[in-house]
Amino acid sequence: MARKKDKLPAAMRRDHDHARCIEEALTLAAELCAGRGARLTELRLSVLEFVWQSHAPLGAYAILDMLSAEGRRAMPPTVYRALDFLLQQKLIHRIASLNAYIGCIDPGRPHSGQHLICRLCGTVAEVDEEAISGAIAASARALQFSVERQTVEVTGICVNCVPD
Amino acid sequence: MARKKDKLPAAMRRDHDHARCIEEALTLAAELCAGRGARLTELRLSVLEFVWQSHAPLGAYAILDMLSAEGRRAMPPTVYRALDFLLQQKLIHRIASLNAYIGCIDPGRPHSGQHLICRLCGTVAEVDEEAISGAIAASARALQFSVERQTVEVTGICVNCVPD
DNA sequence: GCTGCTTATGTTATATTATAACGTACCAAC
DNA sequence: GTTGGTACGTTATAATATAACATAAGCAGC
Repeated sequence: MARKKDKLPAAMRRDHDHARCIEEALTLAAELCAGRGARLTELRLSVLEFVWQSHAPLGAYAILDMLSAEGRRAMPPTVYRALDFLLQQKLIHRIASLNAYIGCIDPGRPHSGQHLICRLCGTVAEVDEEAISGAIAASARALQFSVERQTVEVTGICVNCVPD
Repeated sequence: MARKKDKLPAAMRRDHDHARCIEEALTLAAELCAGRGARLTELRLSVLEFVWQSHAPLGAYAILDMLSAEGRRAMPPTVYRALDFLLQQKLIHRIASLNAYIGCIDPGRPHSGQHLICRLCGTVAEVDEEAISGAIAASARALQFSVERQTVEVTGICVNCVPD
């Protein structure tokens, strides 16, 4: 039997090179912002880096604590403004059911990501399935509903947290 | 051209008999709770009725104000406990992206409803499309992710809020 | 280099949503 | 009428988010 985990997204592979995830995300963010004329300031970059420190979403106040730990004076609006910028640039997603924020795995391409949230380890894997977004779009169309944003958050147990 | 709105869910038909929505919801809730041995107390029933007063979701503190307006002494835990009960009984849904609560249109049948949220009028229509939940289930299965809960919230503009 | 404009950040205060912890009342079973 | 469980009351506080205004940093045009 083949090792099924080979095809899993990085978030769900405990052995993946996460330093590489971070590096790629930050590099890509810098490129995208430069191309858009958006200013990825030191603060915003720091926040993005914190968000990327794991594949579990981070709350605004956790980010605030991390900034404080780094010695930067920070209050809630500072964090929320940085998060707003990153959300606008589609560099992060907000996980509504957790009031928390996570790095977007594919910020260059427009997409309406779906998120699988492990209730046990907190890991969130982002997927982008046309079958899901298409089914939602079709259902909305039938009701003459004009879609602007899709929020799909699936809670459950990831492959690493169930007995093999 | 046929009147397309005929097939829309009640929430999206401004001319529907909403008193009937409320009455049916409350009657069904009473039956379900009786059958389950769950106590639908006066407080819980009041909260359910408030939630059903429109097809727009209601925040916990709005409910609190309504209880106060009725002369009942109430504090946040009172409301949240009633909401917890109604959620457990699947009589209402929580709309995570709005931190608000809305009546479930089909509490008798197990389902993972999807919600279409109009950004302009606030109306939320619940649908239950096998195509959507099935696509989510299939995607999760491919990642060996065990689904416990699906949150699908689609934000946009409903048919009543766009020019014809 | 200045000026003036725009954007970003700092700062104070407060709003909004939700829960912890403990006490009291009701109610049904024995 | 006691016991035990469930619901509700009450006080306090936690957690998340924003309003409003002040200051600073970057930058374009001169």
